[in-house]
Amino acid sequence: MTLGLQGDELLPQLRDVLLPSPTIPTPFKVESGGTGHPPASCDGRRRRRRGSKRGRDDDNGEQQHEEPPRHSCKTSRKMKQRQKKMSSTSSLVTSVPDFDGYQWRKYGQKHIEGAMYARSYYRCIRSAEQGCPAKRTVQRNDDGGAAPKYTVVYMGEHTCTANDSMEAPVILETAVPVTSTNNKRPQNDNDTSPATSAGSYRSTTSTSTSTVTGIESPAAISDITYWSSSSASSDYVVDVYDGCGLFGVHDSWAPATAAASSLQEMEDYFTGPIRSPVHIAATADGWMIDHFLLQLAASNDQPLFPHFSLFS
DNA sequence: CAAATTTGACCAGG
DNA sequence: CCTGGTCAAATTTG
Repeated sequence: MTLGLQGDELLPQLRDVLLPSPTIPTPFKVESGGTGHPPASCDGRRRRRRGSKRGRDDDNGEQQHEEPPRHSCKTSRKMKQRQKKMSSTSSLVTSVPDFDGYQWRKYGQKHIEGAMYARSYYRCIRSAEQGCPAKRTVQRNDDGGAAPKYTVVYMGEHTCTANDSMEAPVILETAVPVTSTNNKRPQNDNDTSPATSAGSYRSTTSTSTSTVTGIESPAAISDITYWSSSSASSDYVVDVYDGCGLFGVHDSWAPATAAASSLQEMEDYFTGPIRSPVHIAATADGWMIDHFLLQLAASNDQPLFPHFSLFS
């Protein structure tokens, strides 16, 4: 309601701040469009005969037999042309991989060699209709801590147009402390895939993480606070980015390759007593907000924030 | 019932 | 050959 309005116009900018926009100049990769848009897909791909999964294990001795030829059309091998290097990539470490304002569809999961948890592969939910090349991978870090961290790698830029009003993420301002006791990890910790993201109303396993610890740095938050609660301005991005991009060695946040110490600091900041408003992204329809508030209300007996009211 | 996820197969690069 | 990334049928979820 009162929140969605500004959020709409701030959306693009907001995204830039909250997530590692692919447009950010990053140290790695550069390549001119390079891969551009490889041939969408060659339907001549392999024709797997099972592709099943759970509940279908009776199927034994599959490789014993003469497996059907791996590639039916050997001539079209190169058509595959996997786009390894996307036009841009960026990564960050966050405890809330879902809150990035975009909608993703999981298309695969893979156990990575030295990693303890599997890596999940997502692509923009509109990659099909609009051919949006944006992708991301989410992998839970190997920290046994109470607050699981995820390394999120974004690849490619979003070329899609999110015309759905419901997808506009909004930053909320709250003044509620998030104590470490209440700060439980998102549902099942052995699950490595945070499933769908923010805008997804589907949110299968109620993935809407209970953690509110954001990925924003205190500094960034301040900035966000400013323009999110007041009328929009166009300078904020500059302030936050300051030309360094989110991954610069700024005093702000240093995701990905950041030193463990800073991450720890961030963690403490968010799990400790509140010192400044915490912001969370939410969809315009407010489901996330709802969730968030409910949790806080349930765990704390603190007065609810005066800054906004509950939807529904 | 449609949409999203699961999960092993497939495949290309190193 | 090994490993990571993608595909797509089956299955789950709302």
